[in-house]
Amino acid sequence: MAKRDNISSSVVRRLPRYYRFLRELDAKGISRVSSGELAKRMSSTASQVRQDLNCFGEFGQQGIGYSVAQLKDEIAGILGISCGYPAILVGAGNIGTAIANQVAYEKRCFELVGIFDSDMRKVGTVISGITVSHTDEIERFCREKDVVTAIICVPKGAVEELADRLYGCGVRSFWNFSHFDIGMKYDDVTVENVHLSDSLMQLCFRIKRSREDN
Amino acid sequence: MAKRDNISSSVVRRLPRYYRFLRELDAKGISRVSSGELAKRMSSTASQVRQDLNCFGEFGQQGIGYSVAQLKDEIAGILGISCGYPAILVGAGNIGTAIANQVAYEKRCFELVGIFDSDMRKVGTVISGITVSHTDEIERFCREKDVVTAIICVPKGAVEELADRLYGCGVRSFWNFSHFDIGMKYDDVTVENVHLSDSLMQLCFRIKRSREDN
DNA sequence: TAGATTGTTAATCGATTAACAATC
DNA sequence: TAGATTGTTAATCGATTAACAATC
Repeated sequence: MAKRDNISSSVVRRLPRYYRFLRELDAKGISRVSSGELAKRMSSTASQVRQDLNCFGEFGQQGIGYSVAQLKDEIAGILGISCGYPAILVGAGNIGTAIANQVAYEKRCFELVGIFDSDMRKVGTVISGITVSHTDEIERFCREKDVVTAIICVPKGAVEELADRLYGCGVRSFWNFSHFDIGMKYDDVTVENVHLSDSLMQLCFRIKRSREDN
Repeated sequence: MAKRDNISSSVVRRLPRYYRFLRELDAKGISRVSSGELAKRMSSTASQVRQDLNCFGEFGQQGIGYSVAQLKDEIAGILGISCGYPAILVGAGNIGTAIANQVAYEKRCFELVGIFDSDMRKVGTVISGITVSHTDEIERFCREKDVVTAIICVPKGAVEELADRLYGCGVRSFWNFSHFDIGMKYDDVTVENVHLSDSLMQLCFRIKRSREDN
């Protein structure tokens, strides 16, 4: 993890995929892998793989390839997978519940420490071991725990005010499932938007195009 | 919608965002917009916006700008938003339920016509107006309806076999929420992968990096 | 030694940005 | 007419690919 400086967003997008594939290989008991094999799996080129990895250091052995276990751990380190940043989730609807379970299950990058909803019927219910609190509690909660990340699963209309409140509590990173684009407003926040409807529209477009081509 | 030829994947990724923003402007009753204003909202440049739109046609008026309503409709047409491709969803767990509701609610690109699960306890329950069927019914169902797209919300281990079955039924496009990479196997399928854990890892990486920079 | 494969530099390709004539 | 803003071509920038010496 030596080099760094300016890592392009395309490399960042590929890192988790490298990690996933290496974990799979590791689980299968495969101990060595070449840039060519990695490339094949990534629908990429050997050059690309070597270039990507060289952003962070020299992990391979000339003539031999890469050690699967070592490279996996290196990339885990680069991604910061064991950081366990304290995170809260706001909005315990369908998506919120699904995501809460996912995050609690992964347990790597983030530790889910609280779930909030403005609906009193949700307050008190338990999702993946965590009792849902009312959104009024957010400020107090964030002051107590050192919440780093907020997972936003509330309807679009409620997001802007919520984001402002969370920002006020010191939260500077967001995993955003709403249609509202957080991060336009503040320039010191890290936002990962998951716009499912964008994804759906892209699929729609690509289906349409593939049908036109025939 | 005249020009076309080779549209880059970066343009495709931006199209839904243009659409979302135009819909917002339209809802606000704003009738004209310039490439500069669009760019600001897209965190992009006026050049980029004009270049993007010119892949598909000439939608603006020199000296004036673009008509919001017209451009919105043009992009809707380009994306194929009103196609309503018949889609089924497989895997009625947390994420499946959330996605089913989302798709049923949007009702634009796809029309959800069936939901399937292998768990008998789920079979017979109703999700957003659709009764869940057993996965054994998939083949018969696909033969009857002309299912275009399958939304995959089953655990990783079950995906490969499922994808093969669906491919056998003529399904050639997938919205994939599992960790398994569909599409490595067949080259005539359109796959939109939503790898939530990749998204999470990217966020983790970017948080880590922003903290190191301080 | 011969074969394989890395790290790294150079070449190519594509995407973004700048510039500007056309025109409302 | 002057100002604004498009469509489009040219210039720049960055990302991908190719090439090759180093070395296991």
